[in-house]
Amino acid sequence: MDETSQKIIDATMSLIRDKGYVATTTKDIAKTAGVNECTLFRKFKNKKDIVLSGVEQEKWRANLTPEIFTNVKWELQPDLEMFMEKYMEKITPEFVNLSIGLRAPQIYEETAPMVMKVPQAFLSSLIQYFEEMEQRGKLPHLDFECLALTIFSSTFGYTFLSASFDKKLSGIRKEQYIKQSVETFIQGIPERK
Amino acid sequence: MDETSQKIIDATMSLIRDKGYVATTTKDIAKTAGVNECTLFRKFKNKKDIVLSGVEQEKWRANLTPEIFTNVKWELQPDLEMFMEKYMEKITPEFVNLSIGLRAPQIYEETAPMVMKVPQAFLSSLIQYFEEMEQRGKLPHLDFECLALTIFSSTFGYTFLSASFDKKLSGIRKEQYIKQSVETFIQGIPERK
DNA sequence: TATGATTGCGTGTACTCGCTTGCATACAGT
DNA sequence: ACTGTATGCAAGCGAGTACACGCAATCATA
Repeated sequence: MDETSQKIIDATMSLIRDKGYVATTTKDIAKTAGVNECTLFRKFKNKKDIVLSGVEQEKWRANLTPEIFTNVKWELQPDLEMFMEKYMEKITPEFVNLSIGLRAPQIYEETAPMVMKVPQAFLSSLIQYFEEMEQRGKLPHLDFECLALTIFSSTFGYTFLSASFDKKLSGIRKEQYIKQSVETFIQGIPERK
Repeated sequence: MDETSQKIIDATMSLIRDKGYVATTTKDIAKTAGVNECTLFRKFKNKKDIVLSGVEQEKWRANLTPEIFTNVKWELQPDLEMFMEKYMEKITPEFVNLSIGLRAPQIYEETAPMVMKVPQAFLSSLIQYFEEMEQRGKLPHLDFECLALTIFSSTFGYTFLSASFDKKLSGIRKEQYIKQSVETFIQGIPERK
């Protein structure tokens, strides 16, 4: 990948993150990348081709591979906190907004599988973790798929809400949220005084 | 609101839900509404005006007012389940997709306050519920804001993920998810066998 | 010094965008 | 029968869209 093409891809993805695919014009891209507009079409087939090249790059994919979750202690509290931390570290507001910017009918069919990989990786890693925990005798047999979905949903939910509304919805910070919610997941809400 | 204007608004909001604001053209709207294109501009100032009229209508707002959450039993399990059920009943995939379709720089500043009202209403209702539960001696003093955010995030997360990926991410059904996750919230994950 | 590849620049094409205008028609209430 | 209002229809506006082409300049390598 030559430098010019990379600059074009970077500009394209940044603009899509900020304005969405349809509102991102080739003129915009050229200007942001600091190249002439016709250069885009010398390097790529068309606008769509730039985006598809972008989503295939590690740089523009949240590189959330299952290997990230191998460093576990086989203790619920530190492990769940680590899972959530790693997710929020990779899935930045920028990535969330990019994912939404890619939701245009013209490209979504091709980009959706890429976008879906992240939640899929997280979910399956979490399920696998729980199953291993059961085998190690540390967890009883439960509906792990549902449990994993609950934890993932709350992780994803917080990430998305933060990206969308920043601090306008809630001032709870990331670290506090992770700590408190993991405590809730493990101990439950303590009833009575 | 005359019939023609309503048809125009309905068509506009449906198209935005499906394709986003920028990709929705006035030609599209006219065709979908079954009116002539110039009629749009006789009824409304411009394209943006149609959308803003739409988001102000109850019909196109998730009518999730705090009153919905007044029918509580002051018992954690049935109440939390009710909260989640009511949310998912109102926040359909259609509404989620519409909210995303409204995320265009050209209109977002004006539509965001509307979109934000729903999570705000849910969150504050939940916090208020917890505080009342404390006063009734059924809950100890906790960080209710954080707890509410955890429960809301998992509710929102599930709703959003279902709207985005349908059953491709997880086959867990709504009813099962609510039941299981509320159980987790209340009892925690049972450790050991 | 010569050559081939890369890029900028200007111009252009075919099309779509939001939006406007002039005019004909249909239908309501008076 | 008269009049005002709502709508359709056809045409068109200027601006912007993705994309194309020819030509000159640059630059590394031979």
